[in-house]
Amino acid sequence: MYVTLSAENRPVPELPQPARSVRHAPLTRLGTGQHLYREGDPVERLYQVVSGVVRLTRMLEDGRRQVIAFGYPGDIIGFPADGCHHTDCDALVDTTLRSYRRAALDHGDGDPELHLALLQAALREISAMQDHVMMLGQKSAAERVASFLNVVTRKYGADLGPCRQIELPMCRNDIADFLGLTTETVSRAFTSLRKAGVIALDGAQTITVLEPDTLEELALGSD
Amino acid sequence: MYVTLSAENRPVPELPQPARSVRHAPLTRLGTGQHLYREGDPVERLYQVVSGVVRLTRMLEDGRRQVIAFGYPGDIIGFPADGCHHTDCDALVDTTLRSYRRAALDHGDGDPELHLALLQAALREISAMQDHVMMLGQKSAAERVASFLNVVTRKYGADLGPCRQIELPMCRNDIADFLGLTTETVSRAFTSLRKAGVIALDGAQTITVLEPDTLEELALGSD
DNA sequence: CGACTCCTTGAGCAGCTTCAATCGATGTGG
DNA sequence: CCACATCGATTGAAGCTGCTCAAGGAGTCG
Repeated sequence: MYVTLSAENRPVPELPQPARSVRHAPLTRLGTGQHLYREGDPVERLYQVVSGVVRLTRMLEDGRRQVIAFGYPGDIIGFPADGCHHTDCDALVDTTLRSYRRAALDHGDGDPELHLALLQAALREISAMQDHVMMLGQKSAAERVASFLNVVTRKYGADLGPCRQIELPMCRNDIADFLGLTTETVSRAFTSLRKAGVIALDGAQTITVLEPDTLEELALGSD
Repeated sequence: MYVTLSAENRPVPELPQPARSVRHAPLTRLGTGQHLYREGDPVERLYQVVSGVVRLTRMLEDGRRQVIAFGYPGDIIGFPADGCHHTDCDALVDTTLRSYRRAALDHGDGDPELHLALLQAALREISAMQDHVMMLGQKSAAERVASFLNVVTRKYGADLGPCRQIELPMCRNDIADFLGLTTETVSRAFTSLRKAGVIALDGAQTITVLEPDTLEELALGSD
C-alpha cells in the first residue's frame, strides 16, 4: 500500500488489465510470515499482489526497521535497482501473487502491453515514495496516523454508507515503523481519534471511520 | 542528489553513456531560481542534469515544504506519474540539462539503449526514495545531517587526500526541508560536527570533511 | 555604508519517546 | 470449563530531542 498524501486526487489504481500473456503468468502463494525475497537478493521476477497483503521493510545495522510499504492487491512489487532487491518482503496474511519475468520490465519480453503496465507501476511507485517522504518529513504524529487511516480505508475499506470499515492486517508496530513513530504514539493517536468520535475500534484490527471527512482534514493538517 | 543510506555500497553513478541518438538531445539552460516545471504540469520531456544543481520540492496546502531531492549532474529528473509532474523543479545555480522526449521512456522511441537507460534511472530513483524514507523515518537529526554530508561529499566532493571538500549550492533551509528538520537544528548539527573536528567550515557553503570515516560512522548511527 | 539575507546561538517549550505497568484477547493444559 | 500463560495494545509518567521564538553575527550587494 502506498499511503499517499494525495490519495484523494487519484482514482483507486485498479488492477492493470492483464495483458494477453499475463494469463500464463504463474501464481505464487505465501503463507503468513513467509518471505518472498530479502534485501540483496537478485531480482528474477516482479510480483503483483493478487490477494492478501505483504510488507516491504528495510533494516539498519542496529536493528532499526522501516516499513517502506504495504503491498495490497493490485500493487506491483519487487522492482530491481542495480539488479537486486533493496527491501525484504514478507506476507502479513496468506497471500497470492502473480509473477512476471524481470525481462518483461527490462525490454518487454515480447509483450509491449505488459512492459508498459510495469513501467507505469514503477513510475507510480516513485511518486508514492515521494508522498511518503513528504509525510515523514513534514507531518506530525497525529497527521501521519490520520493519513494512514484515511488512505487505507478509502482505497481498501468497505463502504458502509456514511462510514468506511476495514480490517487491518498489520499490527501497531508495523504501522509505527511505517510512519516513523513508536507503537505507543500510534496507539495514542488511535485512542485520540476514537475519543473524538472520528473512528471506532472493534478489537485492535477492525477500524470503522465514522467521519471520513474529518479524518481527511486531520490527514491534510488543515488547522 | 539522492542522499542514500547505502551510498557507500555503490559506485558513483556515472553519466549514463549517451546513446547514439542522445547527441541530438537538445540542451536546456536554467538560470538560478528559474523553474523547469511545476507540480501538476504535464510531462513532455525528461531531463538529465549536465551541469549545475536543481531542487525538487513539494508543498502542502499550509505552506510546509519538503525537498524531495537535489538533482546533480548525471541525475535524471522529471519522471511522470499518471502523466504529470508531482514536484516543482527549480535551479539552485545556473544549470544545463539535456532533455529527452517522454516517448523515449514510454516505448523507446526508436532508441532501445536510451529507453533502458531511462528505465534504470527510474528504478534507481525508487531505491533512492526508499533510502530517503528510511532516513526520515528512523534517523536522528545528527544522523540525518551526517548522512547528507557524507553522501554529498563522497559523490560530488573534491578529493583532498585524507579530506574531502565541497561547495554546497543549497542553503541551510533547503537542507532542513530535505532532512525533515528546521534550519536551526541543521545549523546546530553543523556546529557540533565542526566542534568535534569532523568537518571544517569556510563560510557557510564550503565544507571540508576532515574525518570522512567518522562522518560515515555518525551517518550510519553506529554508537 | 547600510540594508538585506542567511547563518548561528540561546532559552524555553512541546511533542514524541522511553520505560513501565495494566488491560484484553487468544490459546493451552489441567 | 476454567485457570493461566502469552502476546499485542493501551495507558501513564518522566525525560529528551528537536522546535519555536528571539536576538545577534556574518557575508553580500546596492
